[in-house]
Amino acid sequence: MSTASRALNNRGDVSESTRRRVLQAARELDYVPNSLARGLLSGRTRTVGVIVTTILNPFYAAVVAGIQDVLGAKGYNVVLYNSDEDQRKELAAVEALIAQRVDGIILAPVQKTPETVELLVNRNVPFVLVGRTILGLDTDYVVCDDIAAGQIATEHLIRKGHRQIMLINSSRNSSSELRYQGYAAALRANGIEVDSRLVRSVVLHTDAERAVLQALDEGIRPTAIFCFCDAMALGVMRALRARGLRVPDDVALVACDNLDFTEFLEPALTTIDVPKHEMGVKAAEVLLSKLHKHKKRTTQVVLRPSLVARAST
Amino acid sequence: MSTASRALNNRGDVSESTRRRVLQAARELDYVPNSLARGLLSGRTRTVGVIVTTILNPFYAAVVAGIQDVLGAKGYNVVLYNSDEDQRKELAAVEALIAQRVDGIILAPVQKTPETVELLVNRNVPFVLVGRTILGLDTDYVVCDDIAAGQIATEHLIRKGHRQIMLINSSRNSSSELRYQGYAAALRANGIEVDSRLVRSVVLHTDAERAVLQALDEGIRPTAIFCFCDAMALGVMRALRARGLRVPDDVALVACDNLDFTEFLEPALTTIDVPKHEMGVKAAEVLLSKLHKHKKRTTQVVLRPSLVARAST
DNA sequence: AAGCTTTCCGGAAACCTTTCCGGCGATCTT
DNA sequence: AAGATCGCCGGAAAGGTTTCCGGAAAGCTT
Repeated sequence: MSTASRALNNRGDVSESTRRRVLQAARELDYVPNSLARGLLSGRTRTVGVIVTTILNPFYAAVVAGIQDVLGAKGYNVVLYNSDEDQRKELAAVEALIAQRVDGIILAPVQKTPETVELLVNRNVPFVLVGRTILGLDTDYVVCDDIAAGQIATEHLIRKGHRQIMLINSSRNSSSELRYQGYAAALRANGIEVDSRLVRSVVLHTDAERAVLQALDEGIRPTAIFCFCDAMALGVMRALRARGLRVPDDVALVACDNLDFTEFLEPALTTIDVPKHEMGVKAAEVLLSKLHKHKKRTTQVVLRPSLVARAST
Repeated sequence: MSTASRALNNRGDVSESTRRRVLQAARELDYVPNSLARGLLSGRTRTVGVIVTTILNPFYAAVVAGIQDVLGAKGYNVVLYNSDEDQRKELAAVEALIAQRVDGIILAPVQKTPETVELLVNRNVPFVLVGRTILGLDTDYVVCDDIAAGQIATEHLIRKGHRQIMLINSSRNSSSELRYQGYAAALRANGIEVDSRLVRSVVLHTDAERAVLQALDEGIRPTAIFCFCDAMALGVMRALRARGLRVPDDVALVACDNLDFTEFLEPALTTIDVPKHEMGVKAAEVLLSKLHKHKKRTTQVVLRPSLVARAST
């Protein structure tokens, strides 16, 4: 057994002739080493758990693709879980991953409480947050500079001459809070007051349409709208059409994420490109460096968003 | 050790008082059972491998979500691989999954050769194909009725009075071949000849735009287009706009898949709804029944597509 | 009171792999 | 030629869990 093991793993202490005999026998028997036994012995499984809110969101699909590109190339397996923004599901996923003895976890955390992250810290499981952070916790993370995203979008609109700029935001998570800050900062830097009636938060993406209709029907007349994400922009565009407002002539529109379909909308949507794939890549790289170099200090990666100007502004 | 095991698994042969003591100790020690050891002993890992071409395609994202909904509820883990339409990557993924001793595999196979599927058969790994089949192989699979999809789309256009109906198809895979058959069958059933100049196949989704431009510039003037999938329809719409043709007034357009964004396009896209999520659900259910009931006979599930009529026709 | 049943517990093996270490024969050194 | 070195091989343990089985103690039967 030990000789066979050495032969199969090129460990030396095996004569060339026996090595060949072992390899031949392995082929004949369709031998595939058992990762479970290997993992049990070594304590390492070459498996990483990934938890996102839902893979149905193309944003996270891109992040996961980036993660897989890096980890797959290094021979790591990816176990995928969806939290559906549900704290309990997230916790259950982490427990399952710990039971599986994954080497590490990449997590887009649900925002309510830091419970899950604390569990990871307590159990000493290497992990990296992606896309979202838990405020006030010193962890590894990879995010986009959401303040900059808000600023870039808002400044773009201001440069186009707009001063009545509505913000359709997502309900509070780390990104939406920061994008609001960027929005507000850009307004103030240009001598424009933040008008709270122009700022709306919605829980579900599908509520964006209703929020805009409601605002318009209250008599509010923005000349431009900055919208938290592309998915919400679809509803915003529909609401504007429903009230006979043309984009960009009557209302300019800029969103965020730069999902694939935005380019093909009519009018093509101006949006802030968030480097989704790269966020996945970086998160995987940070995790790998934790796994291999046993780094103790935490790493924070903040990626720059960029404006993609199209016809909607 | 054995008493503790029985206590933790509610196996009986443990007095109530010791059971409580064991559970208490487990809590104090943050005990989490080791799935590797368990799997090594039992030969079952409660893990299923899923291989799709790419999770970036929202179609497969929906399928994967359906799979996870079912398997997650039964306490199964999902290990995800992307093949990127690459035969070798697909094969490598299967080998890795076998090494991990997954209980089963759900696979949207790359089309070139049946090599991967034969490997699964030889190794006696339970598996279910989803979305695509390997012609001439008796396997479990879950697909949409692609002939019906082609028929429904084409008949819809015919009922709207169209006779010059162009087909922008994907290059050969099991779905595109069948959708073509449905298209041709619907035409013939209505006394219309299949005009081969009206049928174009493209390899990449992004080539659809070019194919339409080329056809138009050849002087071909369809009054309607049936397009293999929603993603390609984006390019088709852009090509039509570029040549000053309005949808649906000059050219009607119907696509296939019913991805989320189609509803929000201008004009909203008529498309054939393919029950993506349900395909994942069914595939997971078929696999589970193979795992638990040791069924020998294969199961084929063919789901019905349905027309979603919107403004583009 | 002797024998039986019942309840509960713990020892041991097995799952598959890798690594450490000792051993054996052959070759080299002086 | 005796001792040291080298190349190669195989035994044994370990990793964490579950299951089978035997045993001890207590309760029951007649």
